[in-house]
Amino acid sequence: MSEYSCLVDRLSNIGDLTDGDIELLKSLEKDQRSYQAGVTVREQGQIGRDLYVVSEGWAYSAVDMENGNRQILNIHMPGDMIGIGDLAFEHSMSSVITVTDAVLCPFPRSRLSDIFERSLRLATILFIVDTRQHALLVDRVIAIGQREAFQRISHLLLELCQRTLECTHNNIQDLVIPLTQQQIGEMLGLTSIHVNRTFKRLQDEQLVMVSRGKISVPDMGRLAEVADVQTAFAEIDLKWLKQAAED
Amino acid sequence: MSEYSCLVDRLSNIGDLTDGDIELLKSLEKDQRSYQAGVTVREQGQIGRDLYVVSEGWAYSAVDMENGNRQILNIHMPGDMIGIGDLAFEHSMSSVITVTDAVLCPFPRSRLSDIFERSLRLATILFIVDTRQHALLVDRVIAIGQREAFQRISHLLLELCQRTLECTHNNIQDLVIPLTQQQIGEMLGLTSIHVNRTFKRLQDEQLVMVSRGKISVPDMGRLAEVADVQTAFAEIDLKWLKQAAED
DNA sequence: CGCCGCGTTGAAGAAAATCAAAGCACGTGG
DNA sequence: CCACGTGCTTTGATTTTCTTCAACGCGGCG
Repeated sequence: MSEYSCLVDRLSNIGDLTDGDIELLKSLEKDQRSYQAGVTVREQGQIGRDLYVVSEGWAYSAVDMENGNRQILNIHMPGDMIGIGDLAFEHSMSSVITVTDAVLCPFPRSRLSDIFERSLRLATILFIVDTRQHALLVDRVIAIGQREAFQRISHLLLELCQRTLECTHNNIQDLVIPLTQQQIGEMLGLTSIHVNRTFKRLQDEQLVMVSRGKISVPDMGRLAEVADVQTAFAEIDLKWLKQAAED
Repeated sequence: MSEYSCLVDRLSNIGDLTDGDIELLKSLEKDQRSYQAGVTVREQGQIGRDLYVVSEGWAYSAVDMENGNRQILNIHMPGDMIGIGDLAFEHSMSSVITVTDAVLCPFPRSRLSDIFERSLRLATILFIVDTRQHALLVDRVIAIGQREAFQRISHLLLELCQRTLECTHNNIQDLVIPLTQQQIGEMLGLTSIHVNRTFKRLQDEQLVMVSRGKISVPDMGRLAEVADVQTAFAEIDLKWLKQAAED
């Protein structure tokens, strides 16, 4: 079993994994399923559902409202785990929908209990991953609540670039984001029209390139100046982890 | 040790606690400290800080931005635990400030590791509490991103009433909320002025009473109709809990 | 070809912010 | 007891941001 696993790769950046941990994690990706872009993987309100590991492609979680609007809560990239957040609820709060063609690996909730029992270290690492999801959500609240469109979008693009880099280990400064302007609006509480107009401003200032529907960011540094990030994607406290994860 | 503990009370609603669990929890409230209203308990960016249990009064977590704005992330009520969300980060992301006169009980992070080791059941319950915090934040994103002021405020008032009832076991329909309109604005991404105007509409429709700075909600049911809640403060999946918390 | 999804553009209107000022309860000190 | 300050609420006038509605362009694809 020496195939590459994005999940293992990501989690080993947080803390060292034993061979047993690695086997446990790889077992989560056994059931690989392919989905086309734009497909609903899991419906909001569903009961007794699985979790997923993202192997390839992007997906997102979203809540649909009765007025037809939709709030996208989170983008899922390779190595992310989908569903930890509403694990304790009987009904899923959100739908999961693919952005691009994607490979997702469903696994039952019970598998997670297994992991918690077998490896306290792994449980701690997953807790930290969850904490990070939480931090991203906090950043989103701040962006939507306190900033206007120009900065919201800059901020989001930075987050997505940052996370893409973490997934791919690429250093290319020319990152492509496969979201539509509609979807970006649904993440930030903006109309696609307003997103479009704001993008034009970003293009005028050479901060973002848009061609044939593909968004790319040529210079993250310059974008960061404009976006006045401050919750600066916080670093993990490894000391506490080491201390807590003594098996 | 038979004094009342709001924390024990709240957590025992989620799952049964052993006597040992109860002792562990009560030990968290040993160090009781009194604070006046409006006092900063913990500063944003602080390092190596404690967590807190709220014994009496209300507090909130907030992020201050360099433009002087402030985003309130969460209201903490008696029995709540402050700081689980950014446990894994070295620097605290948010400040903690009292709303009313309050009694908070600080305890070191290491105490939480102790608990995780000694009681898997308690760890699971705390995980569920954290999940619920997460759900509240999701609701906030949806409110801020998708609804306009009138519904945002209705929704927030409902959440606060609901949580107050859970803390106090009162059934009185005439709940008082000790927040200023400024603070409500800071929770919802609105100006205090706009909050005020919206409150007037709510008063005109007899949904909310404001007198001498105290907000009260005479009829939650009627408010709920207006607020079109849908993420209906989701219920906890007890089956999963039972299964996971077999010691 | 014609349709469909997405991006682009304009004009009009609504929601919320900003600026400015006044009122009101409450505490404090003269 | 009254004058005064302070913090919160209330109100009006004005401006900004964002939405809504409507239309058109444009590339891909059956």
